[in-house]
Amino acid sequence: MVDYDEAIGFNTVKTGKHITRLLNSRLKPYNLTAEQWTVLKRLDQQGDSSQKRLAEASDKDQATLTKILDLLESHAFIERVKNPNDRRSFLVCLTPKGRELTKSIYTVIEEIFEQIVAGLSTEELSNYQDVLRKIIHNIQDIKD
Amino acid sequence: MVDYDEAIGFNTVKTGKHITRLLNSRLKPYNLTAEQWTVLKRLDQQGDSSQKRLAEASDKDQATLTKILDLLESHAFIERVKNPNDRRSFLVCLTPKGRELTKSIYTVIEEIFEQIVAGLSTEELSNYQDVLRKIIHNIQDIKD
DNA sequence: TAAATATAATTTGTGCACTAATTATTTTTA
DNA sequence: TAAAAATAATTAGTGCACAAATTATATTTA
Repeated sequence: MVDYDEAIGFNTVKTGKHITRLLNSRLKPYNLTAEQWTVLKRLDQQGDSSQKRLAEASDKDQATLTKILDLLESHAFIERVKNPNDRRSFLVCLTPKGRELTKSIYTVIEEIFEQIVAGLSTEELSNYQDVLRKIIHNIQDIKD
Repeated sequence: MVDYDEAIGFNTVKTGKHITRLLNSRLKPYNLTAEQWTVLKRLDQQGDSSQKRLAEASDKDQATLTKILDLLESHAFIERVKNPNDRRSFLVCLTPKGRELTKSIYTVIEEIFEQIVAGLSTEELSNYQDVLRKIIHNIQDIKD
C-alpha cells in the first residue's frame, strides 16, 4: 500500500519549498524574493492589472498580495494608480525601474531552472506537468 | 522553449500549497494543521527523538520546529523530556493523547489522498515521484 | 429608485519558513 | 588539559499564506 501522504503530499511540498528557497537566495542581490518575482512576472505578462486579477493570476489571496505589493512599491518596482472605472480598485503598474529589473531577472531565473531540471527528459517533465495538473484538478473538484 | 519557471517552479509550489490547504481544512476539527501532523507522524514513526533529529526528518528548520512543538505541547499532544545523554537537548515524546490522535488521523489523511490521486495510474504516480526525487537531488547538488 | 447585497482593498490575528544572534553545553584542538 | 570551536534549542525579525472583519463603492433586487 503506497503512502501517498508521504510520496505525494510531503514530497511535493518539500520540493516546492526547496525551489523557493533556492530562488530566494539567487534573487537576494536584486532585493527580490521568489513570491515577489511571481507578481512582477504576471504584471509583465498581462500588463497593468487590478489587484484582484493579479491575485488570481499569481494564486495568492488578496491579503497576502497587498503586503507583497507594499514591499514592491517601497522599492519603486511598481506603483498603484487609481482605477478610472472603479473607485474600489487600483491598477498596478510596473515602473520603468521595475520593467528593467524584470527583464534582467528572466535570464537569472532561466539559468537556475536549467540546473533544476538537468538530467530530466522532456517526456519525464511533460508527464510530471500532467500529474500536477490532475492533482490540482482533483483538489478543485473536492472543494465543489 | 519550455518555461520551466512556470511549468515546474510555480506549479509545484502551487500544488503543494493547495494540498496543504486542503489538509488544513480537514484537520481543523482535530485542532491540527498539516505541518503539525507531519511532526506527529514522524514522532510516531521514529519514536522519541531529539528536536534536531525531528527537524531533519520533517524538513523543517530548528526555529520553526520550536514553534510547532510549542503548539503541540500546549495541546498536550507531545511533551519535551530532558535528554539524559546531552544537556543541550530534549527528547520529544508523544503523550497518550497524542498517540491516540495520531492513530485516528492516519485514516482521515488516507481518505483525503485517495481523492487527491483519483484517476492517476500507479505508473504516472511512480514517475512523478521519480521526478520529485531528481529535482531535490539537483537542488542539493547546486548547493554544494 | 431606494434598499439590500456583493465586492475591492486593507487590517488584524495566527501559523509557517528562513536567517542571524544568543546562551548553555559538548566536542575538538593544540 | 585548558582554550577554541561546534552544537541544541530558543529568540527576534522579516516575508508569506490564510481566514475573518471592515469600509467605501458597485451591483442587484424588489
